[in-house]
Amino acid sequence: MGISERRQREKEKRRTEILDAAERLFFSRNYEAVSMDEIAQEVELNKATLYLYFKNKEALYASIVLRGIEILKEKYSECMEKDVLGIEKVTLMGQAYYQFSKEHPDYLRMIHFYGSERFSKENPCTAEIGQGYGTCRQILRDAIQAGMNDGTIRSDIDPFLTSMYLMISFMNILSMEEKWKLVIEAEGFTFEQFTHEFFRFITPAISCNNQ
Amino acid sequence: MGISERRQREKEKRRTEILDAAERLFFSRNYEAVSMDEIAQEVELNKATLYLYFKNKEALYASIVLRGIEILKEKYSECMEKDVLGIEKVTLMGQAYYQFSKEHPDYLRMIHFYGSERFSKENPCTAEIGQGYGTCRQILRDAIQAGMNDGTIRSDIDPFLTSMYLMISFMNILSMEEKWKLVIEAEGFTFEQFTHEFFRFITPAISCNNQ
DNA sequence: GTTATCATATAACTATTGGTTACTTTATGA
DNA sequence: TCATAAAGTAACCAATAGTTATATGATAAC
Repeated sequence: MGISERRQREKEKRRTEILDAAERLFFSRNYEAVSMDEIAQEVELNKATLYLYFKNKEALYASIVLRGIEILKEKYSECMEKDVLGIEKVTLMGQAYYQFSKEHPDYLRMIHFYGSERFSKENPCTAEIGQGYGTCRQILRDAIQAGMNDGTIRSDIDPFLTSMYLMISFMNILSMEEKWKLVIEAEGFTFEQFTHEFFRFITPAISCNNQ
Repeated sequence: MGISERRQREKEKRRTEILDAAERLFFSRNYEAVSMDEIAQEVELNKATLYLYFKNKEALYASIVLRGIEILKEKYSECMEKDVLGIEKVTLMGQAYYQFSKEHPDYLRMIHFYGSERFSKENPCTAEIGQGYGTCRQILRDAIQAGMNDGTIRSDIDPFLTSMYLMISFMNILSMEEKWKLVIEAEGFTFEQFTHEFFRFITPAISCNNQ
């Protein structure tokens, strides 16, 4: 059955072409500023064709968001595999998030925006994205649990909750909107200082002080 | 000149009527789901009339956001006036934010969404909102500075940066999207536990441990 | 080799929206 | 009573997400 396989491959390839074209546009402009017609033009297809591959604009956007989440997941997994103390794993994951924000600022921006009220939870991709991002958070939670076990992380707060707090903090510190970055600069700080100092700020909220 | 004053009052009153109508709709549905035609219907005016009072939809939305920010500013000011130690002032402001999120969840939601990339920084209201929210943050920073002076808050991180970290954290913990709240509930926590534990989580990041 | 079938692709369309314009109504002030 | 300016409106425009009826072209069956 080589033929139907080839067709499957070609369909997948076309889907990827659409995603690539849409990604280029969504990376350069925000969601509302990119139209389906434009994306169709970019990939040299008719707009209606896009709807054969994606349910709607949200779903197309979400599929690109998923690409970003996969990359983050990969980074988190690598941190978890390191043979170090729990607190260090958490630190590594913080650094991984930072690194991700440097290497893929547009993916981060898109993930962040997808979390906003703009996107309905009815969208079928929302579950998948929630699950993907959730996987990252679970890896972080496991690291926190490991840290509690080896005594490097305070154990008076539930590891799930702690992982939520950290994920939300990382996300919102690192994916800060351009317009608010100006506030930081107006106070004489670079964005690098802003993020770097954050990690120093948050550390006592995690680490164990018993001894 | 009583007549022109009356006209001014009437114009202001109409503006308020429009804002009230728009608020009712924006409180019940999200930004994209509310149309200018609907708002016009709600306030029993022609759509074009709205544009006599507000530059565009963004500006109308922003004016409602400003209402919310004023309330928050008021709460923060009250906290600052209390004659307590710096760390307690900060705690009070955290509680004030929490209280605000309980009393005005829709204002909080709107403020939060206004911070997203959906809204251009070109909008004239963005500056005003930034300034208003900035005022809240400055009050918090002053409280942090007071805490550093009286030795209750760690002084190895810049008070401006600390105030930024806290404001961002408060905002994003408290204005969590419904779809992500489900994750918390799925783990067996209520949203109240989630927020309450956050304050316990973050405290060591602020307080001084020198003695 | 011809024809039926099915997936892929498209041109043309619809409905809705934010925003504008040209015109009308209404109140004021001389 | 009439000119003027403000407030309000109906009708319109342009752009956009999404749909439909139709065409194309490769494959499988005869």
